[in-house]
Amino acid sequence: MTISEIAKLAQVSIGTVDRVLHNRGRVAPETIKKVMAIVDDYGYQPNTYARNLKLSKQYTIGVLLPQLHSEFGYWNLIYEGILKAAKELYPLAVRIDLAQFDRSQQGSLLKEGEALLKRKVDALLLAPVVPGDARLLVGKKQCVDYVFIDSPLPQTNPVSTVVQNPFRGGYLAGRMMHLLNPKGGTLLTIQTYRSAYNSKERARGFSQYFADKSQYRSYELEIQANADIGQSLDAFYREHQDLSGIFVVNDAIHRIADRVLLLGRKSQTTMVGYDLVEPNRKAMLAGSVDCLISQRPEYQGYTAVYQLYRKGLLSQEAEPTICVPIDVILPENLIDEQGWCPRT
Amino acid sequence: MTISEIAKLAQVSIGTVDRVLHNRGRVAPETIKKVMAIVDDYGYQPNTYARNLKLSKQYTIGVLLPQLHSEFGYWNLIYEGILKAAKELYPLAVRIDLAQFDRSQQGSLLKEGEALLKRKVDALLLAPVVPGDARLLVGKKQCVDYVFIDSPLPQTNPVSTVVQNPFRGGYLAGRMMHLLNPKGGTLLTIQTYRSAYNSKERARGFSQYFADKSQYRSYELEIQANADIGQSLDAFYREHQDLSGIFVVNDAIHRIADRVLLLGRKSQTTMVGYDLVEPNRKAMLAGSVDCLISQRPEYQGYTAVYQLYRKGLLSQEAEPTICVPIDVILPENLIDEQGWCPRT
DNA sequence: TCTCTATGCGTTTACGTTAACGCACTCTTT
DNA sequence: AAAGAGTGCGTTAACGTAAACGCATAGAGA
Repeated sequence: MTISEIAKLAQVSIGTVDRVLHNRGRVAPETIKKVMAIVDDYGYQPNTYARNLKLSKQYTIGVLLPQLHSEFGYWNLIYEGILKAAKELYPLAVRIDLAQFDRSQQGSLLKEGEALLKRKVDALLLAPVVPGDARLLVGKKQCVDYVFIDSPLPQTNPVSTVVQNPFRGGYLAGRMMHLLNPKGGTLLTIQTYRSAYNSKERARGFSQYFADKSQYRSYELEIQANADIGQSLDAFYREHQDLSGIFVVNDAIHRIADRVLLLGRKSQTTMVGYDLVEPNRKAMLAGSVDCLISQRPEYQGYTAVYQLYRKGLLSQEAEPTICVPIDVILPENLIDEQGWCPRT
Repeated sequence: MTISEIAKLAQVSIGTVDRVLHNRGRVAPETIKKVMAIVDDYGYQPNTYARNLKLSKQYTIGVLLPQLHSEFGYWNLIYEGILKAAKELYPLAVRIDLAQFDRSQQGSLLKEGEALLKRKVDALLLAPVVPGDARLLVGKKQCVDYVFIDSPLPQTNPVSTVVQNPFRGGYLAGRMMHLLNPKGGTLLTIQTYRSAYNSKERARGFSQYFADKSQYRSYELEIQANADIGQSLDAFYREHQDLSGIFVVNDAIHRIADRVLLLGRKSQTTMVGYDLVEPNRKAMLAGSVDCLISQRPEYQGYTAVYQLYRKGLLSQEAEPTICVPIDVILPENLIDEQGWCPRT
């Protein structure tokens, strides 16, 4: 079905059909009915190639993430997925415009986001890790289509939200802790200030897992990013001689693991954490980290770009929520230089 | 850069540029040089939308899989991924043409494959589970681009191969068995006749994991598809009172698990198997299966379609091998009705 | 000398969609 | 009554590529 076939069937010109299809007015109501009947009957779908050729527009996706090299490269993993998608979609006129913000600074997200909008992006891909700022940004009336990545932002209207269920991630982390450290004892959950929502939910899931397991006692510790971890950790070990497992709710686990190693406590402590950033990979290879939960950051970035592309250039409807599977990473399935491929 | 800009720069017509670009001859060698210099200098990339509009061709991918409803729906999971990709790519003129073969019947793959080729598909997506047939098929000179899925086929030249490393999968299964059943004892690996390559590698990886663990003793059992599992299993239990774990190298684990349950042996036996087909999901929910390794069949199908699409319609080069991550599935991260999404 | 063929190259059409433009007509407003 | 605004609709020119077509010119064979 093409527009001219419809025109022929409806005995009008293609211009009229076009006006009907795009609600551009200046068409008699009766004609609209006639045309729409045919469109519906024959199930007309516009030809994507012809449409995009004619429009010949670049589709620029503004990407708004925390500093790529902050947080041990976590955001850079996301960005790698974004770049992979962008490379694949290059011939389809999709472009990326990156802006980075300082997540520790109120207003930085908003400022960079506004700058992006001024640069006339067609869509926005952002990590709403500063909820107040993000809400102001997407609330602006000149704001384009947007997707969220890494965490959701309730009471907004994104094209799609690409996230992992942090509660279930924490719960699974609990299960792995249980498997790796079946004897019981004291467990410590360590949070840092960051990404409040995800962190809290993970901690909640973890403690939920142990709620009915009386051989474990659970403690929580909040640590400032720059604080001296060693001292408070040492103090905790002295107070709780039976500390047998530490769960860190984010990618900072390798830093804790280093300390545990220095304090000579590794052999008594099972270490479970989050995210396969490079320092964590190294720590796992070195044996100071036992298990990681991955939220597939590359996949998140990759998928988010495709969602916007499908909405913007193919006019397909996006999935409102895409939940990333929760991966368990042990030394045995740690990706190596050859990736997951068979060794030849 | 467009073809007419090149023409202007080279002071020739667009027809000449086109002839150069497509090696259609009838161009003076000197002119060819002049045009190619400009093409290289400015890095001309044809406009995908214009090209495909002009060609206005349907790109049909022939899909050649074992009966979708054989093997407890495993192939249907793959097909679901294929359909998802096809749906997304529908506006980009990608179509699917499915053919199913009987993997237990020599020649069936070849026959169905030839029928597909006769139906003028532009590419082939196949599971080379009958290596002899598959080799004959892709060796035919009228054969189009093809990708393999599920298992590789050496000494052929596919656009891409989408697989999981079975050895490492088996190895990881070993690790999970070790975690879930740390006390040691007798382990049994069960194979059936199917998918020889994957099965054997998985069994090899599993036994490799336990190679240096003296508290375990490993046995292997080969079972015919239609054989009475119960009897041989019962016999094995009588002979090995300390049987503490069973690893089934494929999706048939729920059938073994049912038997174990019937024999009243579940409490002494940890069950590890493969693939999240529906009966296995049920078995895990019921507690008769403890751990599954997933090879992400939907993802395999989905990815394979995209590889062909990128090669055929975007002329991008495909990745020769795509290795699917090895997923660990425990009751705690078993996907439920809400998928992985937060419960609201 | 007169076809015939081959070569090099420009012209043109088509793909399907979009949207500007313009024509003919009607209804207001002054 | 003349000017202006609004309505319904057809026409047409792009967008960039692919490929058929056709026009010169040159050299070969009759």
